[in-house]
Amino acid sequence: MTKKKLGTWRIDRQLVEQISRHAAFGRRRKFKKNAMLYEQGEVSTRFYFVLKGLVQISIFRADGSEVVLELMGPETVCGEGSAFDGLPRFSSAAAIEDTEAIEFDTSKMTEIFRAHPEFATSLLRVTSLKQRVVAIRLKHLASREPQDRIMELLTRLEEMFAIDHPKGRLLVTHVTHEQIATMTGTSRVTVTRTLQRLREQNRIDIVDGHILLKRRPNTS
Amino acid sequence: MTKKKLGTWRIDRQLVEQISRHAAFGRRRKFKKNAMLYEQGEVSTRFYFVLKGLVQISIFRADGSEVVLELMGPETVCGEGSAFDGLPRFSSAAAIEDTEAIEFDTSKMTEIFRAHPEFATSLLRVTSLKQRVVAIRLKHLASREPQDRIMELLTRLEEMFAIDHPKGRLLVTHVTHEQIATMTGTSRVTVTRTLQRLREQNRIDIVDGHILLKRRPNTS
DNA sequence: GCCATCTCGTATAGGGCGATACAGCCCGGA
DNA sequence: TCCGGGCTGTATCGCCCTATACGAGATGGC
Repeated sequence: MTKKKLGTWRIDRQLVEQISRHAAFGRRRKFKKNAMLYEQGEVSTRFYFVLKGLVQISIFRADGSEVVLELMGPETVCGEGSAFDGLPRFSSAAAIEDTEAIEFDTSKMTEIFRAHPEFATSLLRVTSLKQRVVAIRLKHLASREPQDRIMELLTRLEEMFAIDHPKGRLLVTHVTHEQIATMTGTSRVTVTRTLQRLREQNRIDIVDGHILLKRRPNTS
Repeated sequence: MTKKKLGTWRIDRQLVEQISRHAAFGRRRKFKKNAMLYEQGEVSTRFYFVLKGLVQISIFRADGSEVVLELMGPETVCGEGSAFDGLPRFSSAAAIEDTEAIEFDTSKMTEIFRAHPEFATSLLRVTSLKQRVVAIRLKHLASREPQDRIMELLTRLEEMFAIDHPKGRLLVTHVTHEQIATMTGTSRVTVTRTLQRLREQNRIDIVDGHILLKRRPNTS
């Protein structure tokens, strides 16, 4: 179990198959590490189904600071929001590893939907799932408590990237305190302190550099 | 200019027409004030296009506290997220005024899309727009500064519900400090103080109980 | 007209977070 | 092997937010 980098997002197998089945409507593209899939502000009808690699989705504030929304690994969809509503991209997507993806274009989609309505349903499921994840993040970010914000991230990572462990669930994703800080809108120091506190509260543990979420008798 | 209650959300005319055109696939329903359109946790394939009234969308935290996501007025869509992804509702929707809406059911949607692919495209635009709004809210909620959080809400309200005024834009929506507090995740006192500070900074003004966003020479 | 309720303004005390700085650790490269 | 950089753990300090409380003004019911 090396420190493999994974994303922060996953969709279920059935949905992945549905989308893969319609891959012929898009074209395969490769992105070198540090290349941009798309940039905040541009208008585009393209969206991506990631096959390999890792893509970081972030929003840049007016003052230049960055809010990392997600890390999208294989078998995830990104960029579909702005591709469908036709407004400027609200986020940027950068390949942080060499990445392969299928690029779809929404401009011909209506006609494709006529012959393949199930593809429309699949895409609606994708956008709905994203809406859900973002709304739930909102619920927790609405709290000003760093502990809430951080536990939300950890729980989300657990659902997607944890493996069973005698004491609970072990996150195979490796994230630094710094990354947690930018994803939760707190400072790096506070992340360190909060994780420390969670350890004292016996809610988490650190095993070989990975975070272990302990089985909790009382629900959070 | 009475204190008319309006929502916090609006979609463009073209999209409204597109959806109205397919109203026959749903059925008209009425909800009395305080009735629930749907409740957090339930599984349902129904979603709503509000025609009249006002619906409050909120998420309840484990400790019982409420985060108000949106106030949906006429010509808005709600509930489509959980209706399409098939997972339990992550939010509740309560009519806070007598409300009329068209209730759609996603279970037969794939077949409808075959004959009306443009309806699928419209719905994708709706979900995409929602994703956008929530993501942008996330960007601001990621900040712990109350001023960021509150200005974000005001700016959003401005785009949707402001009228021109010699000095800037006047919000016709009336919101109490308390409501702003629950929507931005701060305390009522802080809202009062922050609005005070914004007034001193000459960024806003209060006119007849309504908030006026002053024309700003330098963009925020 | 009177009182209850809601909203807004303001004060105080306490705590926790941000900024900053620094030390120890691990790991990879020269 | 040694060095440098990134990551983690702490410490200090100042500031601002939360909780709480109270009063004034507006509003609405009776």
